[in-house]
Amino acid sequence: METDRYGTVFKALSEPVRLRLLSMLPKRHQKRTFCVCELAERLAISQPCLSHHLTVLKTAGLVGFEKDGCSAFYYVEHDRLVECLDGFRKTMEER
Amino acid sequence: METDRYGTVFKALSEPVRLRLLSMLPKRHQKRTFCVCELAERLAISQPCLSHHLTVLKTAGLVGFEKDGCSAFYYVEHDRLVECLDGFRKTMEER
DNA sequence: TTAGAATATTCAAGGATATGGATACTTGGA
DNA sequence: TCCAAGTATCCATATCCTTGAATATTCTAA
Repeated sequence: METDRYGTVFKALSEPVRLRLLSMLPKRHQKRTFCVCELAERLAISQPCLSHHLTVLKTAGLVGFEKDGCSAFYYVEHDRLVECLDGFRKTMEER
Repeated sequence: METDRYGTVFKALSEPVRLRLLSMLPKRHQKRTFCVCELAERLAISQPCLSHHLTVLKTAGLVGFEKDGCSAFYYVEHDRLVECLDGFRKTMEER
């Protein structure tokens, strides 16, 4: 099924915390904003919980990260996000 | 939060069965295709289960329906779908 | 108004997921 | 090499979601 390809992405986007998280991340190559521990603080969730959500987004291909020393800085894979949203829209269009 | 508005929609789209279901529905004003019981048969799920999924999609504003006698014919609220996908993309763009 | 067909709702069970504590891992500095 | 900071993983728990059986509701026809 053509639509199956989008299940993982929409599941990743289906959690309010993850949407808020995404909105706090810069795009790739943009200026770094918050490291993981700062994000956890601002979202008021534990660090393991945030790490879990980041993994879900990473598995869906929606975020990437670079490490700088001990810290990790995540960013939105914006191209991938747009590709998925537009791809699904087209799938639903051409029917 | 701006992104909160999309949680319900993405949650509705996060289930593979619902994506397959959406892909089987016509747009509003298009020719009717399958009634609920035919959809249940083709998706190989029980009628109550399908009814639940249709309710989820309806609550998210992604489908509507018309009744014809005892039967119900669901359709995709395509404008709403596009509005959500594009709206979220713009939200993620303008940051 | 009664019977039957189509759909929606209720309810319970099982599975999936979010959450946080404890802990392991990784990195840089002393 | 040892310690501390930052992050990921493991594990247990609570909650949410999917599913289908039983039942209610709605509608049509006789």
